[in-house]
This record gives sequence, structure tokens and C-alpha cells, in this order.
Amino acid sequence: MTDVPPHRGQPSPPLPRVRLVDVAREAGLSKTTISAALNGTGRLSPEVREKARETARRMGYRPNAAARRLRAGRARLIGYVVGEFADAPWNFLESPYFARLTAATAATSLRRGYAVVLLPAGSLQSEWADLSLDAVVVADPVADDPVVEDLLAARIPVFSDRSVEGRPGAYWVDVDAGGAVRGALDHVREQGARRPVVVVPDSTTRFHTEVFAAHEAWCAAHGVPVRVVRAGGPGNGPVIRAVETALTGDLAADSAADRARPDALLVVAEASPPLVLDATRRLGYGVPGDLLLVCVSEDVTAEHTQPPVTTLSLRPEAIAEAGIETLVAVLEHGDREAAGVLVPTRLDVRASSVRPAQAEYTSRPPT
Amino acid sequence: MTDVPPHRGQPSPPLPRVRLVDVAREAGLSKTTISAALNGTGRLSPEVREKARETARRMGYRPNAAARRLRAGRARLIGYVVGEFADAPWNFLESPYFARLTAATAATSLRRGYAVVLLPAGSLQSEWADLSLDAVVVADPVADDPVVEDLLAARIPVFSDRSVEGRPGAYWVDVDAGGAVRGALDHVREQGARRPVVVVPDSTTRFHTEVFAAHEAWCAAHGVPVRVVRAGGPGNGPVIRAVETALTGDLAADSAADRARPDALLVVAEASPPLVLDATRRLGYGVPGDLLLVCVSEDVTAEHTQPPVTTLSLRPEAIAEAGIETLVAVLEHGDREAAGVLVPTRLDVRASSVRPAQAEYTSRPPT
DNA sequence: GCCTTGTGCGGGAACGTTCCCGCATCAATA
DNA sequence: TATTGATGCGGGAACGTTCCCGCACAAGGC
Repeated sequence: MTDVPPHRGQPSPPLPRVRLVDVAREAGLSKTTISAALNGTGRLSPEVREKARETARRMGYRPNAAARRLRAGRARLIGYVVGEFADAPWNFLESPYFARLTAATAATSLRRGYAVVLLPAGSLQSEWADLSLDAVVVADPVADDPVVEDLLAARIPVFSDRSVEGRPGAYWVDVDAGGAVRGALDHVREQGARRPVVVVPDSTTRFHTEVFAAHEAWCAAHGVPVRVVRAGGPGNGPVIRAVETALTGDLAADSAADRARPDALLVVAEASPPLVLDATRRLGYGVPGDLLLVCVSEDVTAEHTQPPVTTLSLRPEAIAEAGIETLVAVLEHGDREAAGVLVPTRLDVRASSVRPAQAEYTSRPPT
Repeated sequence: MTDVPPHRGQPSPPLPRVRLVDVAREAGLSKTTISAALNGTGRLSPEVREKARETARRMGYRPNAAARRLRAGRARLIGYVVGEFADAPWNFLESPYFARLTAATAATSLRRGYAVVLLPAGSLQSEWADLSLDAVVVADPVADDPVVEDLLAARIPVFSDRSVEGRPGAYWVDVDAGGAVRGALDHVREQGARRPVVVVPDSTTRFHTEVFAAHEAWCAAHGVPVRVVRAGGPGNGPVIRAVETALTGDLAADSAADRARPDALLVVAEASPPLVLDATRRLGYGVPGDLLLVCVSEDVTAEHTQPPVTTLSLRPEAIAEAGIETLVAVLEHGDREAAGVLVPTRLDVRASSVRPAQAEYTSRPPT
């Protein structure tokens, strides 16, 4: 243990921050020279440059961000707003996907010299117009999102993790929804599943419509009936209820064979993996014995269930990184061509979707 | 479906933003008058004030934040940094407590006219010194946190959700840890539990040491042996292992009676409620039949387990609200006396901690 | 020795806002 | 009618930085 640091003496002198002119006076140079020395610009002799830097360092000089911004015309601030959840504007962070996307956005931005400002979901720019943000990240916009329209009308560049096509000023990174669905379904098929059922949110986001379409195409290609249940809304409750519907076999089916219990479950809606697993058990399924389970989720609890749950990650970190790169390129060099990057997903195979012979754990439902 | 909005014509004219002088010229008034009209200051006739406002609105005037900040000397920016998780600087948002604290901090700040900037956990101000933040919220600082020391040395006001006593420039809101523990233990005792066991993280934060002390005092007062297990670290893995230790009865105990299986479990470390519930089941406990379960957690999944899990909420929204209130008071009026508010916790009683006769659900362990 | 070219540094304007004053105008009072 | 005070509005400085330009001086070519 070190000593407790002494309390700082002065209660609070008005704290005259050291400015450029103060450094200039101290160093016997002009503010122009100091500025050029610190920014690495201008024509200066090495000695003068070093002296300026040394003096600034010694005096603890820190440039005034507001003045710099005023002069430069850019605030180096990026807003972050979520399209959905407009009725509960701040709950989005409780979703692991958004939590990680938010964190990764902030991290990448900061590395590129931009600060990220958190905004209430679904809010319009009039509510925070006085922040004068350089750009805004709109996470998961709905179709024809009013938030996006509002920002573009105000001529604020927009970046999104979903397609926003045909809008000048909008840039995006897209998730390979089709590839993700095919990958997950191929995986459970390889593991022996023949009657997979899919749970998808009843949402108009492009991701989910693509998931829907890819699923139908896959089923057609493999001669498998389309078994899908749409979850009524976001949140664990509706998704769990959809899972229950999917597993109790109330699905419309063409033949008797199709009414057989499903042997694989792909949950595309974000829900807590332990809760999904519990629901399967309550309905009498052993995982992975009777049912192979894959969840589209970023939730770390998937690793800690027994058996651990296979997840399909949308890789929010990669999305944020690619997105901020393009956004910064647009802001700083006016590259207007960089929209539309496609980020592949990642399947983390765990015991819940591996055929029992190979599985480490097999949970049995209560008898 | 509405028509797709037409693409905006101009690719991007240099976008000469409308300034105060532009509004002034248009309205035939001076910039001073416009400024006063919009800010509600000065002595102006109602007609002129209205005309100024109308013109500004019509021209789409939006004040330049940088200029305003430069003039005012304050950036109206508040940083948000987490003390813990320094080795994984961005994971904190995946914890429901931090997710909600972050969101509530941003929401309250924005209402008071301040924007919240997300910062990497454990980072020092030298890494983002050029943001010139008015203040920084340090969530869950460790004892003698270097982040706090660093900020105070740079004379940046600090607000925290944990005590930071004896540091001028530091303000905090505290959680009533003792009351929380007593409340939870009283609750399970009322429900008939006589051998409660507590899981606490092995951490030096004031909250956890207070929990520890309050637990000991409560046990002494009720003549109950102190049963406590310390979790090795944050995250679900260590906490689940601690729960397993707590329930398998490897605790040091003074008498044979004390070695009896516990009949209540209070998990103070933040872990996923479904995972904790699963762990109890794997060890052969029925909840709430054999074991009353209370988790200190903000996780919404607690409502969706069967049985739903009783949680003790630290009420991050209340913490953030009280904290930002005092911080804004300090920044704007220099109130230096407002440190140390105490926020009570809230016990959300659900089936997992209610004596079976009254319980709606009782989960049975696999036989 | 004069003109050109290049180097090293400083003066001063500009970014857009807010706020301190000062100058009118006008009503109320002596 | 002159004096005061209040009211309504505008001029101009200031916030701290960057950047354009200009000036002084040195070196090189004829």
C-alpha cells in the first residue's frame, strides 16, 4: 500500500488554463510559432520547434478543443442513436448486440480522434441540434426510418449497420444475413438434423427479411418444409413464447411427417441463450440429444450454460470498425464511394448443436 | 406504403450554414438582438423577439456549438469511464448494471444540456485530453483508482457511483449496501430460511466491503453462522463456480448443524440469473422448495426464468439521476457541498424467494 | 554591389457566438 | 421645459486557435 496522496491545497483558484499565448510569452516566441511547432506544420528551425514543444510540455499546455473546433469547422463528434426501441429509448444497451456495437463504435472512433456521443433511441436531431455533430451512427434503423430521413434532411452524414440505399449522405455496413442462415442450417444438417425450425422477429429490417428469404430458399434447395415462427416483438418474453410455439408443433404443415417434432432450432431473434435452453427443456427436449440449438446472439452467457449454446455472431466489432473507417474517410476526404461493405458472420459451434455422439454434455429434460 | 422520397438533388453544395448574422440581416435586426431573442435574455419587445425567432426558424438556423462553447468556456461535454475492466476496456457495457447506468447517465445529462462521451475503461485523461471535457463520470472506481487520481490532478471534476471521500473535486452517490444486505436477508428469513449463504466478489470496492460487514453484523444479530463465499473475479464463470462452492457445503463451519445444506442463497456478484438458477438445479436444489434465491442484478432475464428470480436492484437510473444533478449543480453554480447522496436499493420479490406454499412456480431438480 | 530566391518567424484576421456597454427614444416627474 | 429613469436595440470586443501573408535576413547568381 502506498500513502494516501495528500489533499490538494487550494480549494479551487479560478484555474486559469494555460493558453497558446502563455506558452509563447514564456518561450519568447509568437503564438503562431508555438502552434506550428506543436502541429508539425510551418517552416521552423529544429531548435525553435523543440524549444516550443519543451515549454508547452513543461507548462502543461492543453489546446482548447472548442477554439480548435471553431477554427476547423468540424467538431470531431459523432452521435450514436438506435432506430428501434423508440418507446423505451434507453433500453437498447441491455441488448448484447447493441452493447458491443456501441462500445466498438466508441473505441474505433476515439482511435481516429472522434468522440462518440450517446443519444436517446428514436430521437430526432431537433432534440440535440445544438450539439452540431459531424455525423451520426444510426444503429438498426427500421425501414424508411424517420430518424435517418431527419438527419439526411439536415444534411448530417449518416452511417448505419443496415442498408440505407438510395440516400446520398448515407453510408452503411451490411451483415451477410443470407450466408449466416445458410451456414447455420448447413451446420445442423451436417449434424444430422432434418426438421429444423426457425424463429425470426416480425420486423421489417432488411436483415430479418433477408433471413426469411434465405431460409425459404434453403428449405426449397434441400426439399425440407419451411418451418418458421415469427416472434411478436423484441425482448425475451415474445421470443420465448415463439420458441414454445415452434417446439410444440402447432405449425402449419403439409403432411403428417412434417408434423413430427423438430430436431433443430435456429433462433434468429436476440434472446438470452439460457432462457431459450430452459424453454426447450420444459417442453421435453434434450439438447443436443433431441434438438440441436443455435442462437443468433452476442450474449456471453451462451458459453456458460450446460450444454454451452452454439451462437451465430454478427460481429458487431467488425461492423463498427468497418463503419467508422468509411465514415472518417467520408468526413476527412470526402470519399463518397465507400458505402455498402459486407461483413461476414461467425458461427461459434458449441455442444448444443453437435450430434450427441460427439457432444460433451447432454442435458436431459426433467422426467 | 408511401412513395420512396425523391433523392435530394444537389450532390453536396459546400453547405454554407446559416449563421447568426445571416438571420440578423434577413430580419433587419442586429446579431445581438437575435442572440438575445433566441436565448430569452436581454430587454426586447415581444414583437421583435417573435420576429427574430420566426426568422431563425424559417431559415433553419442552428447555433454553432463550437463558437458557443468557446465563448462560454464550457464544452457541455461529460465523459463516462469505467474504473474496472481495465484489461477489457469495452466489455463493461455487457453488464446490465453498467449498461443501465450508462444509458441513464446519458439520458439525464442530455436533459440538462450536456452530452455524454463514451471513454475506454481504465484509460487516463492523457489519451483523450484534447476533448476538454467539463467533468467525467467514473463508474465503479477501485480503491485509490488511478483514473480518479489522474482526473483530479488535471483538475477535472469527477463524479462516481461509489464513495470517493477526502478528494476535493470528487462527488459521488452511494448505494445503501448495508440496508440492501439486511433487507434481502430479512426477507429470506421471513420466508423461513435459517441457513442463508452469501456469494460476494473478492473486490476492494467500498460496496462489497460494506456488504461483507453488513452480512457479518446481520449473522451476529440473528445468531446465525457466517456463510460466505468470495467469487474470484467478475464475469459469469467465477460467480457460478462460487455458487457451486456455496451450495456443495464445503464451507468452514463450527458445528455439524452448520454443515447442513443452505436453505437460501444471496448472490451479490452480478451474474446471469438463469445461469445461477441452473447451477442450483444441477446441484439438486429445488427453487424455491429447497432454496430461496436472491440475486443482486439488473438483468431483465430474471423475470423470465421459471420460477422468476427475486432481484435486488441498485437502481442505476436513480444513481445516474442524482449524480448528474449534483454534477450539473457543481458545474453551473459551484455548489461544492452536494457530495455523498445515498440511494436506497430496491428488492423485487419474485417466486424464487417466496416460501413454496405461496409460490406460483416451483422448479424441481432433475431426478 | 544589385536582384532574386529561400528560410525563419511574427502580425493579424477569421471562425460564430455571447455579453458588456452605450446610444437613442420615450414616459414620468420636478 | 428640463431631468431622470426605464426601455429597446446595436456596436464591438472577447473566447483561443489556425492560417494566410508579409517582413527581415542570408545566400547565391549575374
